[in-house]
Amino acid sequence: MELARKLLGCLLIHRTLDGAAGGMIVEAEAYVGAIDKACHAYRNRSGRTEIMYHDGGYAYVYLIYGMHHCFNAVTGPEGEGNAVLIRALEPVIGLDLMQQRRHTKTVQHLCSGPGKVCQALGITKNEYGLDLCAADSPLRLIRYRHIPEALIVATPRINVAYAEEAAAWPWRFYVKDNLYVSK
DNA sequence: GCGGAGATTTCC
DNA sequence: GAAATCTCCGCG
Repeated sequence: MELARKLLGCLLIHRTLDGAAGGMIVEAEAYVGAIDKACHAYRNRSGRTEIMYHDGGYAYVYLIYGMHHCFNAVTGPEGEGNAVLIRALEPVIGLDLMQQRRHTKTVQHLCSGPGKVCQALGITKNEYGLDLCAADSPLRLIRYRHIPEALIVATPRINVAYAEEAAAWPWRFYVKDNLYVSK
């Protein structure tokens, strides 16, 4: 939660053979393995979720609904199963490349959703477990801009109605009035 | 080896 | 508002 808030304003960059693409994080959701029924790591340590139990700074990527990838930043500490889902970016780098990948020219729609972010940046499960802080990593998180507390809005998370009491927890954070936040 | 679940997107 | 569509996990 604290970390999800801090991630707003950071830059997420993916370098590939086609070039670099990335943007500033404007929307994120926190997931806590220990108590959160919406979290994949909630009483479910195995295969896909293993990386979430590691210390922070790694990428957790998974495929959902057979067609879309979602990107998460593991926040640690080790053994907890915590992660932050990146839901939206404000495009900054590699606009052409992202437009090509997303098959749209509308910059506003390039990264306004978890699946779109991965498609625009070319993130797949091949990027699972990458170190987000290492200087030589193709996928990196970089401090970019500080978002004033007054501009951060907290709401319940999206599409987790099944999580019972956890569904109402205000763990979705986004930048107020930013055009690139998902609806 | 099989069946179901799933943090979405897009188009009618 | 519904359909599209696939991988991983759990169980037999």
